[in-house]
Amino acid sequence: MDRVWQVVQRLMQHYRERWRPSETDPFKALVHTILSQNTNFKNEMEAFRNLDKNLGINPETLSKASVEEIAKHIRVAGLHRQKSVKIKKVAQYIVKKYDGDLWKVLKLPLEQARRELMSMPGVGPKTADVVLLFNARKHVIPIDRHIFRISRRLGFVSQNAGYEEVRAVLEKNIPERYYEDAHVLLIQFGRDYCRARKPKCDECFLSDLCPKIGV
DNA sequence: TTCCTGTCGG
DNA sequence: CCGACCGGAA
Repeated sequence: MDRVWQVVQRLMQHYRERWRPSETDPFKALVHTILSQNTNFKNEMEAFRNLDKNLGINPETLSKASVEEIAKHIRVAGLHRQKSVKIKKVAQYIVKKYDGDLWKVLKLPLEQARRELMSMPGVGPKTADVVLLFNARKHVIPIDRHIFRISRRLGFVSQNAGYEEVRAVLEKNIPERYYEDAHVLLIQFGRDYCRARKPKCDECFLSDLCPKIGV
């Protein structure tokens, strides 16, 4: 599927700005990603700032905080009852098993680190892969809702393809040094043009590369 | 009503 | 594989 790489190159031309690293603390990145689950970016950021300001975001503090206290501060992000439990549990897990140091997991070989992350409460493949890519700098492409939708519409994968299949196709066709950009830009494209509802196909700069499956 | 950088239990 | 979880925005 060589169209994958054509699409990513086109995205990089269209969105001039390059993605630059931001959050270097892997535990904070993990909390960011848990808060972002099925939630829009704006509300996730607000929830993160609330939690950081009121309690502080580190494994020691959050492992001891009550679920209710955590939930109160992250309410705006939605799914707050589940997410508060996940955050507390994952903090406890990291304190107990890794002495509060997530780097002990991230420096493991990719597959091992991935399995270990996914065994943590609240951490599925998407969340694990985000931390692996942006903090551990491993060669993986996290597949989120937007990327799923885009990969199906553009015919990169079959309509019933699962997480691992989409990831494999993208990783195979995109040079490793562009994994971060590809992840970020595909999501941006999913928000701006290839939206779930009413995609802007008529003004899309990828029309010539798109079979428009299921739109 | 639908959707948002998902995960988990049934 | 499917629905529940949840507040906020369009």
